[in-house]
Amino acid sequence: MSGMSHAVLRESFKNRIVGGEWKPGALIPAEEILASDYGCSRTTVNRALQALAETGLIERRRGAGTRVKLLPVRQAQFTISVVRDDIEAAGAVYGHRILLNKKAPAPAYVRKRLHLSEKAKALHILTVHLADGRPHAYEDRWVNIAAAPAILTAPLAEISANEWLVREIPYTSGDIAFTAVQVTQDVAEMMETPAGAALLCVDRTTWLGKKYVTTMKLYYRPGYALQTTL
Amino acid sequence: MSGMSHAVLRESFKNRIVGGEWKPGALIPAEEILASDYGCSRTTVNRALQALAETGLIERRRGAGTRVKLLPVRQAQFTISVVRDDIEAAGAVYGHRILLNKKAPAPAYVRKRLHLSEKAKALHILTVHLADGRPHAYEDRWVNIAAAPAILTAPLAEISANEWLVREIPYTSGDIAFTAVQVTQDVAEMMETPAGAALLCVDRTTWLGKKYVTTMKLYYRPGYALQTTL
DNA sequence: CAGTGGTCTAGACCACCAG
DNA sequence: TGGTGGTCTAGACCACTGA
Repeated sequence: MSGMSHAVLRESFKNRIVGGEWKPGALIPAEEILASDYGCSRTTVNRALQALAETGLIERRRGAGTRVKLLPVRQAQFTISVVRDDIEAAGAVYGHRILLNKKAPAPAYVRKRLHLSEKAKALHILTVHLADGRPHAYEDRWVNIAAAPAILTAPLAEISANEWLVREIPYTSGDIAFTAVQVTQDVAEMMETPAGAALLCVDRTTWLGKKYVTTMKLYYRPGYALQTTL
Repeated sequence: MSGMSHAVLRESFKNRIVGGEWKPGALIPAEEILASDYGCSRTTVNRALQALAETGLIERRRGAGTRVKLLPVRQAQFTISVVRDDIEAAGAVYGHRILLNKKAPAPAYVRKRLHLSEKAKALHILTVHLADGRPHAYEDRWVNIAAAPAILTAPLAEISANEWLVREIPYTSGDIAFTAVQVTQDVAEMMETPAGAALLCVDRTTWLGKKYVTTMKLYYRPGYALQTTL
């Protein structure tokens, strides 16, 4: 075969679904049958069907066969990058300004997320990320010093905390949430936006195993859109 | 073997990366070597490594080997469901109210997205989605009548346009974008929110092949968050 | 029970990359 | 040129489903 046949099969199957030949809820022929229809091995058919199942187009159950999903489940996938990459990918020059960098008693929501004790202090860092010198995002971050002690001596003027942490502690797990918030007066000034503007906010907490490293809220400039294709 | 060995391998590889044994940028042993190390076939190792490559943890190149990514690429994945499912999954009772449902000349941005001619009309539908009787989301939708003529006779009082379209024309492709917007006066009234509130907006266009079916803006109630785990 | 998908294996061929 | 990952194959065993 051509060496790309699992991709070819996937396309063909998808077309038979989209084209209405295999209707929602209907059973798809068994792997063995498809294999002989297409003149390839069952392994190849299996691979193509598993890929379609991952995208939510079909549903497979051992013993019960493969069905076209009644309501396809759409998965929107976004690539979360470092802010600098995001800006540079748009062809702008990156810069950042640190507004605050000091140890302070962590507020309740931070203590909860980072699993800190009542009176624990954490490193509070406020940063404005700039694209071509203009504010692009405002970052409000708390770092668990115990989980990343080297942050205290990191050269944050040269490399943003965001990026430093990704480099220093890669391969973390994390929670992420997208919300819309109305800027507060002080953030509006930093971001040079009208008071009351609506900003897209990314709220993220990351950990490595049992070490809860950092939690952050990132407010994007007005009009920023997170886009993808389904 | 246990019958789950590709998942076991994947975990093991991930741990060796997270644990620092395989450092960022470093070359990972070749598939054949790993296969003999773990006492399994190369096919199984290949499957585990391909899965890790998809998650962005490693990078593989024919001829050049497999490396741990210097900066792991994080993929945030959201499941896009019908509004009703969203509400019912949260344990609330779904309802909806149609505010408008009529043919009208499409504005420029709609004509562009649906590939309509200058003077084309399209169906304009405004809906408020309710959770336990309270506004949950406001939907501003335009439907290309040529692409879905049956919409004109759809029982929209019983089934929302959102859901009707998904049922009638499943398996479409689409664009989707998330932004934050400040509510306008009229939307604020419909949503029973204070004027000027920030809302999370989902802006979506869907098509099937060359038939551009519909475009929609969905404004969620204040405080709504789109969440996932990385 | 027969049929289904999930998985693993051993072997093979190829495209690609580096030295 | 030798080693790498990408892919396909044929065969096998198993867990699960439904009649």
